[in-house]
Amino acid sequence: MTNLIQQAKDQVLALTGAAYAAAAAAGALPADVEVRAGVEIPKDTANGDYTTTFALAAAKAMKKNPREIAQTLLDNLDLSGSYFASAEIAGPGFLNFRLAPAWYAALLAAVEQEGDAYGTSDALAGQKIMVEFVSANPTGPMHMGNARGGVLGDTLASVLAANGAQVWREFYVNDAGNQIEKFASSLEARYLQLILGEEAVPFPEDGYHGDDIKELAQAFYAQHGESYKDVSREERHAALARFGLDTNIPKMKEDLRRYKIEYDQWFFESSLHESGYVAETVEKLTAQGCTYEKDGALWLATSRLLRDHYRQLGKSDKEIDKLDLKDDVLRRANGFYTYFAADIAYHRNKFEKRGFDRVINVWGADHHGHVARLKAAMDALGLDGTHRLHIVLMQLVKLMRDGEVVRMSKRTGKAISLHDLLDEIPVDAARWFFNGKPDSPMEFDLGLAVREDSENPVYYVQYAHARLCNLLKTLEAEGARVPAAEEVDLSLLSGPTEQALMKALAAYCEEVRLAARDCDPSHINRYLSDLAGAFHRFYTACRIKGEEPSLLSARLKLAAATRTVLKNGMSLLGVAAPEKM
RNA sequence: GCGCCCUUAGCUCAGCUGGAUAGAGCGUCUGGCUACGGACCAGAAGGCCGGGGGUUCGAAUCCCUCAGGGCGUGCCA
Repeated sequence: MTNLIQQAKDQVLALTGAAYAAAAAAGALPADVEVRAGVEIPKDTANGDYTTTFALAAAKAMKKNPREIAQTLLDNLDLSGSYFASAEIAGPGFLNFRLAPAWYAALLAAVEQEGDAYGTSDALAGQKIMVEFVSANPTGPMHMGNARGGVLGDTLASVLAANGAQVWREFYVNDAGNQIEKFASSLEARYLQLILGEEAVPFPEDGYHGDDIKELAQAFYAQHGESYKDVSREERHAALARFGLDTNIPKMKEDLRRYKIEYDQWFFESSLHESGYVAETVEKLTAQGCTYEKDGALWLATSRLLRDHYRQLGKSDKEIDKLDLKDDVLRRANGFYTYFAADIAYHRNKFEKRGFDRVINVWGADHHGHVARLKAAMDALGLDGTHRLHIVLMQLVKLMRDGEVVRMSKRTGKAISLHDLLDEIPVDAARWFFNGKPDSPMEFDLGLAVREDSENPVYYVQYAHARLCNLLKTLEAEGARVPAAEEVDLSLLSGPTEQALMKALAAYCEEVRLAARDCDPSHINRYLSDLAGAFHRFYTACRIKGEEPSLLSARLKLAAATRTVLKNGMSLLGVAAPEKM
């Protein structure tokens, strides 16, 4: 709740604003100039702890030299009662502020008071948000791309919850449509091959070739023998598909649970068809005048809907004309609904039936062509998909082994599955590694990932935590006690590594906010690496054990606060915070 | 062709609403514990931020353009 960085920035703006008002009142600066000043944290602390570009931003409008403006502001600046001890002018006209002990004291107090909740906020309070992620086809095992999407979706959900949102995790099971038919045909071929011999039964050209299909057929045969040999094709397909899904889906759940991912709901596409909701949704679109019939199929006038959608986003008609907008089929000539139709119904269900304020979908980048038209379809249903539906596109994972690209196709059966991956590398390492910036492509080298050494940054962070736990335990065994924040003499924590560490602790709240803003939980990974580094440097530079009591006490407090924040961050990522390694 | 994403150190990547001398990890080289965990720390080397224009006090960041790579552009899902 207490974001000390935000408070410090706000204060810098308020202090500069007050200085400007005072200067203007005294006639030292032109009055009523609108200044869009920024506050930043300089990379180099030689330039202060906070800096404002007020004078630079104001120079043009005031027709004055920025350094001159900065000097006038400085003359009118009153720091009493603030978080700052001093301010100075530097460079072309930066106004640099230096923190006073009061700020550090407020930080330690905030961590102490908020504990496990330190870093959370109520920024998204009252918002009901669904995060739908992975949603892998249940026709085969999950792969590396799902590993990435799983971590991204799960940690994003956690990050949104930390910002106060009411979050729902969902897996959409595509247990209907063409691919299930393909799945059934593939199983059927393998099943009949078991009975009649491989030569006697041709394998469908577009079937799934993986070994998992053969194994499923064998299991089915073991259970049912030849009893499905002579039944109708429809009956055999239905039984095989049912069997395949009933075998695969529990396995997927198990793999994901092992990956520390638990869903609030597994939502079945088939339920939308069975309840008539897909048909009803298409009828609704027809009633809105958004559909037409052509070549025996029912089409959605997507190109027109997209035009409205892009206009809302501020694109000009000229820009839109350049785009190659096409309409889409909702119901095929054979009477079956398309995946797109079901997807529209599914998202209508999320908004209209279940009342989510926002829906976030984590998709692979290969689906980006569907983003705009799904939003446009939601708009047509009056659900404002343009603003309420957010798609996080995640670039695909390129799997490498010994410098060579490994294909991830399910058809070849050569893919490394999530299951196999988790057999090879620890869950914590996998969850850490796959949490990269969503829109950057990721290269995953199997040879590297199996290594459990210092090359893997997760150990660096976990080691910091384990080291802290051990340190605190050792000192407490010797009778030391972590003091209350107000007992700490902050003048004793004036070393560069101590101050850097306290600033790092304050940054956590900011990173939790940014992670939610950008839908990018990997902010937290980078932050934790930085925090662990700040701690290791502090630990090397400053002894605690054996120091005189007030210093020992102050540093112990800092160590305890660091442990709290490290633990909070790791817990947010679903990575273990071990007490020993 | 059109659309989206990417291009920063040898490798993997940071860089918040444009800010001061572009950062970190790994790898390489050199140092550091009879003291709280050396899975650590300190230092060095390594860069026309893909190329070229533009916007301005100031650009890795914004705009235009070119090049390279990935993905998409189904009565598939």
